[in-house]
Amino acid sequence: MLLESYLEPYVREALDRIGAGGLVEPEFEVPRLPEHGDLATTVALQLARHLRRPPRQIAEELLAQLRLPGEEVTAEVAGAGFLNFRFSPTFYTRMLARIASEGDAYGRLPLGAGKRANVEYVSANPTGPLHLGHGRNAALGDTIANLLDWCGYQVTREYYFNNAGNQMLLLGRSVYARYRQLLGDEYPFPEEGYHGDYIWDIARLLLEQYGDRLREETEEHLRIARHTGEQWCFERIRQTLRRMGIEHDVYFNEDSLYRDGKVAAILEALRQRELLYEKDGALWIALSRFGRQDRVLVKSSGEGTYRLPDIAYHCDKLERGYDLIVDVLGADHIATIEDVLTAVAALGYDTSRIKVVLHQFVTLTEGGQQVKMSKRSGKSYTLDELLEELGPDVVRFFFLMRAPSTHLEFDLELARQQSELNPVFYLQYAHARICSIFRQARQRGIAWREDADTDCLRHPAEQALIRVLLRFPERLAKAAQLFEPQLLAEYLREVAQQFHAFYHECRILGAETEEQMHARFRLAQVTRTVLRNGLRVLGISAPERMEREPVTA
RNA sequence: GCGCCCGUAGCUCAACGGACAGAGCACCAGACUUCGGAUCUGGGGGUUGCGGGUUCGAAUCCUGCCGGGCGCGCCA
Repeated sequence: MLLESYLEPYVREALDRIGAGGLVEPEFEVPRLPEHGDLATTVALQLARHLRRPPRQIAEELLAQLRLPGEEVTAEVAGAGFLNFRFSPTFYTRMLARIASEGDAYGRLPLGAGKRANVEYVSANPTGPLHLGHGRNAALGDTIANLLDWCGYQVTREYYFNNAGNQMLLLGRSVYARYRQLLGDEYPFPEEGYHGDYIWDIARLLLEQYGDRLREETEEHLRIARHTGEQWCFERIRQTLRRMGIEHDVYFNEDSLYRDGKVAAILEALRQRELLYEKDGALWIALSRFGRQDRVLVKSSGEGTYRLPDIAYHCDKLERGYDLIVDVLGADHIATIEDVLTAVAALGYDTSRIKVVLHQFVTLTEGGQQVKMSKRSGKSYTLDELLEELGPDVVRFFFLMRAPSTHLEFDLELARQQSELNPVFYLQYAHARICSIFRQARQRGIAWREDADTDCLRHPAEQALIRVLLRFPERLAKAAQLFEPQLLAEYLREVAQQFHAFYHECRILGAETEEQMHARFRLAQVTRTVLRNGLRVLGISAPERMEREPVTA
């Protein structure tokens, strides 16, 4: 971003000079091969269409009209008509000094300054513990929120839940059944009830608090069972999320949409637009008018289907004035969210402010075999079990490693490795290593200078590292714009890689001159900042030292 | 049957429509008596599922097949 914005005006100027201004937007890319320079533009190739002339010829003309300042950057024509730019080593060392002066704020961007964003994620109903899919959703949503925060947005993290529907009634009945069974009664377990062991835990809690006073099956006693179950599940969910470093700002209760009359208002608005009709005693929404299927909004029993409050919820979020609304949802919501957004748009709202991030499912594997059940509990893996076994850093990183749109294979065996195989440690190790160098320096009584001249950093490894560090803001912005955290994870791997390579090539404490040592300190410091900031966005700790687990061979 | 996602090295995955399709793991061969070897350097490995199309250029866009996943309820 820094480098692109530096070159852009010059390229624009050259385009004007050859009479091609406004025909194409100058865009840049980082060539794969180093021989192709540091940055390249394909404007000439794109212009070939408009000007009906060979691209290479256009590139030559552009080059002739390019008025680059001084010798810090050079350009050449290559290949089919690429314009390749190369920055001088001095240019890079100066840029390093510039980003070093930004300190811990390096990477923060003003893209969303003054704007408000709402990110909704997890949103599991309080009927039981969180599972793997929730974990991916949680890690994604939280990281997207972090990304937007770093881009300058004022971010609200929101959790939408329903504690009023059938699911909750079933939870209450399941708990009550277990409670009665604990009392020794022959009490039937509800069909399709929740079979998890945690229901027993809640029942025991009920027994502790109420003794046998709930024995008589009444509405009130069932309500108590349900309420206790809800409280317990919600507390457990929040605890699990806290272990992952997640805390929401707003817990939005679906039921409040009914209480506040928002659902009724939506129905009225839909009716006015003649989008509702009755059939078989139910109230339908005519989505077929927008190329979709009609759906029931109010059942013949008088209850709303989940789509109804969902529509009201999205309208409510829009009315709260957010510039950007992000829904993080599992792949099973693909069809329904489209319905909801279609309805919201039909009501005249600007749904372009709503971005839906759909993520595919997670499969747990071990040694290439799919794992369905936890060995310990015999039930399907809960997020808690995963966190306990692997720790939050590994869990978050694995959930963030892949693009949301792809199926995620979570390799338990690899995740358990406390070794070089585990990609998380590769990043954390680079950070710990830098911290270790600074510890060493302190021990040896070396105080490094904040203002050291960086001009001597001419080694290829040093230059390569600087080049990577300069890309941080751009890569962060891209991850935020596309809602794809794995881009940042991949970038950090590149940073760590370049640093490790530099570390092997160039000694810091054993540098040839004082000047060189201090310059390398600055380089290491910026690297540490980038790693720390990047890991923070991913919600992963940046340890100052790492203890290797005792080898158990 | 319809909708969405995916198909790239032995495995897991990258690659704003750009130049010779790249990483990690696995496999093979190497590297500091000095800053942490959880590191680094090198090597072999590919008809990008298959066929058409769009264009200066396609793993990427369109289209038809094949294969896998997920949805398609007056459940959420």
